[in-house]
Amino acid sequence: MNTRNTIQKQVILNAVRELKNHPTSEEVYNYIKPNFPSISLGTVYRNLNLLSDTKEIQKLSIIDDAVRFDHITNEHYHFQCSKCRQLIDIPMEYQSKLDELVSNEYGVDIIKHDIVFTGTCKNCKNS
Amino acid sequence: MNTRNTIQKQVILNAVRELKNHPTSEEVYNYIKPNFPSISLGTVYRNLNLLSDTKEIQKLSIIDDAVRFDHITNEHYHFQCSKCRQLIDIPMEYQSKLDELVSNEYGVDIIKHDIVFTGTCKNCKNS
DNA sequence: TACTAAATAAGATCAATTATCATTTATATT
DNA sequence: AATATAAATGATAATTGATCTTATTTAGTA
Repeated sequence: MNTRNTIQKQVILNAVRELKNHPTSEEVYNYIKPNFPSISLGTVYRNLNLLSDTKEIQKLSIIDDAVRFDHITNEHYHFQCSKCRQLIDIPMEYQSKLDELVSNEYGVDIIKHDIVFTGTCKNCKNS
Repeated sequence: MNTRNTIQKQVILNAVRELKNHPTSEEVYNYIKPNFPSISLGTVYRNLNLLSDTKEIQKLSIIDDAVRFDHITNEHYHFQCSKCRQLIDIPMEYQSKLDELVSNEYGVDIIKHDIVFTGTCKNCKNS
């Protein structure tokens, strides 16, 4: 026995699918609450993380843990190791053509974009 | 008189520059504390935000506010409006060549990358 | 040197998230 | 179908990151 298919989990998964627009945990909770008054906020948090572990939904935080500060102020990208969590600079050329593409395609004004690569760093690869 | 150049502000800016590796607010505080025991954590937070406002340092949070969940689990990008904070999907083709580039250049294993565009959405442009 | 607005230190507060734990329940096994 | 049991729930407490409040101090200037 390992994971169980509870109605809470089903309801939470459905909520994310029905809400569509990248709900926060709180928004998922508020959406469910009227039809399932006994549900607990902790259960929502717990299941959102579980569903994200099993890739049934996607968690968007990009850089996890706390806000970080960079002494380098010009545009550059970042890499975060999924094991040791260290963040390193990727001084790759800024891909301004991506901004043009999105701007033209979606009719929005782009100020900038950020790219965060996720993977395993040199140290963590060899250990 | 508008902004003042306090030693706390100088010490905090130097700390970010000396630490280099994308410190969190807490890490900046701990770095300064031994040589400046009277400094307050609130001062560190306040000045990090001020220094980021004046572009002397860069704040890395990428998606601000709370963690969000996405019912779409395949790779795609996101746009966040800096005014209304709404997050929208950008179903642009996944740029896997970026992964190869970074992987080859930096000797890391890339699992994925995320791109977040920031700018003004259609609605906020016209208002 | 004295004045004044701005910034500080300390601690309270707030919001988001996680942990704890007694109770309930989904599932495997009989 | 009844039972056993590990896993999940609900309720609430605790933690964490960040901001706010207020009396006090201080940088910049007049």
